[in-house]
Amino acid sequence: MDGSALPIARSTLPEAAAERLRALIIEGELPPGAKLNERELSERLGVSRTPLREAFRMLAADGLLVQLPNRGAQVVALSPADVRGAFEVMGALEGLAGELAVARVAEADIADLRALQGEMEVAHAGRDLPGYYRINRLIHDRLNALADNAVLGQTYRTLNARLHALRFRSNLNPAKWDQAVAEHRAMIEALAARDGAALRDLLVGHLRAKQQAVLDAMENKDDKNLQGGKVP
Amino acid sequence: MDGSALPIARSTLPEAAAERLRALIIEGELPPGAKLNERELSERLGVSRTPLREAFRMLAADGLLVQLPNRGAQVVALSPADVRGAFEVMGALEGLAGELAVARVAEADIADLRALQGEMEVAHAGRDLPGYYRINRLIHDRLNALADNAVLGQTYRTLNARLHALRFRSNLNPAKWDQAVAEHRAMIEALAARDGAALRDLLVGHLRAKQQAVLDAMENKDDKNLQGGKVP
DNA sequence: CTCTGGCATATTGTATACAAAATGCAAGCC
DNA sequence: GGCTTGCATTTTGTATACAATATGCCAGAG
Repeated sequence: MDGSALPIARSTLPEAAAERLRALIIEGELPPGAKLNERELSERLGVSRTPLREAFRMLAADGLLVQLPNRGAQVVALSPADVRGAFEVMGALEGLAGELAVARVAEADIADLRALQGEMEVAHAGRDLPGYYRINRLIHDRLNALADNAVLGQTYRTLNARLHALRFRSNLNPAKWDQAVAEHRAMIEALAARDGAALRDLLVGHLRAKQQAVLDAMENKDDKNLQGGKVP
Repeated sequence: MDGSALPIARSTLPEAAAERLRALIIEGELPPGAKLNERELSERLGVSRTPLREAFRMLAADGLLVQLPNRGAQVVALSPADVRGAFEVMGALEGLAGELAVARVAEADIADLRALQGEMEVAHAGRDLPGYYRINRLIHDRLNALADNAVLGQTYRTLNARLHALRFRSNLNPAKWDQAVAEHRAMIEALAARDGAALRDLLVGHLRAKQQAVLDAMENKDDKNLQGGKVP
C-alpha cells in the first residue's frame, strides 16, 4: 500500500455515497435485483439526488449496478455465466500478478510471505476461519503489490468487489481447506524458486477451485443470497 | 474545433456526452493533461453541467479522466509505467481469450478466421495499411467473441480505449509488419490445432511487441502527441 | 526585491425546481 | 371478460441557483 503522500483523503460527497452504497450492496442490505429509488435513497443517506446520481454512475462503471434509461438503477444480479466469466478473468489477472511478482520479488519479500504462510497454517491448525481469511487476503494482496502494476491492481479490485457483492460464503469444508493451505505453500515455494509458470498455474488452479465452489453454491437455491439468472 | 453544437439527441444525455468526450479525447482535440472546464464544455456540447458531470464520472471510471476534488477533471496523462502496466494486463486478457476460444471454437469459425487471414495477407502484400488494421481488428474481435465471456470483453474494451487515448501511431516498419502477419498465421494454426497454450503464448508475445513499439514511440519526444510522465 | 497575507474572482460542489418519461389504474370498447 | 386507451401519479432526467472551495492578484512588510 502506498497512499502515504496523498494530500488528505478528503472525500467528496459522491465518493462517500458510492462507498456507502457499495457497503450496503456487499452486506446484502441491497440485494441483487433491488431497484434503487433515488429520492428514497437520497433521504436515507442524507445527500441530495445530484451527488447520489454520480455515485450511481461510479457503481455502474464498477459493474455493481445496472442503469436503465428512464427506469433507474438496480443492483446487478449476476448469472452463473457472469460468475464464471468474472472468475476466468480474475484467474488470468492473478496469474499475471504471479508472473510479474516472480520477476520483481526480493529475498526479503519471500521471507515476509513465508512468515504469513506460517501464520496461515497456525490459523488453519486452530480452525480459526476468520483469521485464515484475513491472512489469505494479506498474502494475495502482497502478491499483487509485488506485481507493481497499478492497472492490474485496479482491475483486480474492481472485479473482486463485483464478486463480493454475491456474498458468497462458499462453505469451506475441511478437505478443501486443507487443499487451499497446501496450495498456498506451493505458491510461495514457486515464487521463491522464481518459477513464474508454476506460480501462474497454481494461482489459476486455486481460483478455479473457488469458482467451482461458488457456482455450486449458486446451484443450491436454498441459499437465497445467491440469486442468478436473468433479471425480470 | 467542429464545435458542431448540435444538442446531442441520443439515448441519455450523460451517455451521449460521454461518447462525445471520448471521441474528443481519442482524436486528440482534448490532449493528455488538458483541464476540463465544466461550464465551457457544457456550453460547447450544448448540455448543462449536471449530465456533463455524470459523463465525467463515467470517463473517470474508464480511466480516461482523473478527477481531483474541488479541482475538476483532467484528461489522463499516462506514464510509461502505466502504458507498460496496461499492456501487461491486455496481454493476460488476450491470452485468456485465446485459451477460451480454443475450448469453444468450431470448424466453421476456423474457416472464417482463415478467410480473414487471407484477406489480411492480401492487404499486407498490397501495402494497404488501413485495410490491414481493419482486418487485424476484425480477427482480434472474432477471437474475443469466441471466448464468450462478457466480463472479459468489457474489460478488454475499456483498456483498449484507454490506450487509444494515447493516439499511438507506432510506425509499423516493414520488418515488424511481416512479423505481425506471420504471427497471425501462427495464431490461427494454433487455434485450429486446439493448442491453447501455444495460442496464449503467441497472443502475449504479439502484444508485447506492440507494447515495445509504443514505449519506443513515447521515448521520442518529437512526437508531441505522446506525453508521458507526471502532470506538473 | 521577495515573501506573506488577505481579498476578489473563478470554478467546482450541492441542492432544488422544473420537465419529460414511464408506470399503474380505471373506464370504455370490442 | 379481456384488451386497449387515456389520465393521474410516480420516478427519472435536466437545468439552474446557491454554497463552498481553490486560484490568482495585489499590497505591504521585511
